[in-house]
Amino acid sequence: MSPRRRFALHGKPLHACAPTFAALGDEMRLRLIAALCMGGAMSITQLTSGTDITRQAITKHLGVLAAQGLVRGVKVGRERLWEFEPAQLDEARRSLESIAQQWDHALAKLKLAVED
Amino acid sequence: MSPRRRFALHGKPLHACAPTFAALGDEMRLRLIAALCMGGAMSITQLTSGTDITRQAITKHLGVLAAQGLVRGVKVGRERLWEFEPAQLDEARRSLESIAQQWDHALAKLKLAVED
DNA sequence: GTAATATGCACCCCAGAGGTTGCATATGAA
DNA sequence: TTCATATGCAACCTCTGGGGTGCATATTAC
Repeated sequence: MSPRRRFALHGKPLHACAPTFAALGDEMRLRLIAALCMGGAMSITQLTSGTDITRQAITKHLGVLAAQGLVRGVKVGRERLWEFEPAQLDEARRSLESIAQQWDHALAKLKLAVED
Repeated sequence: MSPRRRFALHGKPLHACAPTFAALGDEMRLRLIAALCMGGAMSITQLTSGTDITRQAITKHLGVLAAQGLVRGVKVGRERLWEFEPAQLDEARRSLESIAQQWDHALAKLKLAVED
C-alpha cells in the first residue's frame, strides 16, 4: 500500500469525475435521464414533447450526456433512439461513496486522537 | 401510493439535485472537498497554497460549495476555517442510487414482459 | 415521385462562470 | 502603536454553456 493514501482507491482519481458531475448538473438533463430511465429508449422528438425548449436544445443536452457516456444513441430508420447507460452513473456514485468513506475514516481517526 | 410512481420516493425530486451536481462539476472544487475531507478544517490561505490560481478564485469556489451546503466556514480569529459538510453529498449519493434502482426496476419489468 | 417527418449542421446571441487585480478591513504580533 | 497577515469586496475580462433560427439531408408514407 502506498505510504499516503489518496481518494478513489479503485478507479480514477475523484477529480476526474468532474465532467460527469457537470453533465448531471443541469435540471433538464436530469429530467432527460429520468425519462429515459423510466420510459426506455426514446427519440429526440418524443423527448422534446412536453418540454418548453426546442428540439435543438434537447439535442445539445443529449450530446453533453453522450459525451460523458451517460446515454447512447442508436440510429434506427429515420430516427435516433436514445437510451440510458448506467455505467458512468455508477462510477459517479462510487466516487461519492469514496468521499463519504474517507470522511468517516477521518472522523474516526479524529475521535481516536481526542480520546487518546 | 400514487398511481404513477416517480423518482426520489424519499426526499426531493431528483432534478432538484442539479445545483449540487453542478457544484461538484468542477475539478478544483472536487480537489477542495478532497482536501477538507482528508486534512480537516483549513483556511483559505492553506487551501490556496499548492494550487496555481489566486486566493480570490478559491474564495469563489468555496462560496459555490457553501451555497449548496457542501462546506461550511467558521470565523476564528482573523482567519476563516472551512470544513466539509457531508449531508448534501449524501443526498446527492442517494439520488444517484434512486436513478440506478429505477433503472434496475425498469430492466426487470422489461425482462418479465419479454419472457411473458 | 412527392410530401411529410425526423434529424443534423452551422451560425448567432447573451448571461453567467471562472479568473484576475486592486484596494479596504480586521486581527494577531512585536 | 505599528506592521504583517488573512480575508472581504468590487470592478473587470474572457470564454463557455444554454438556448434559438434557418436551412440541408435522410426516410417513411401516400
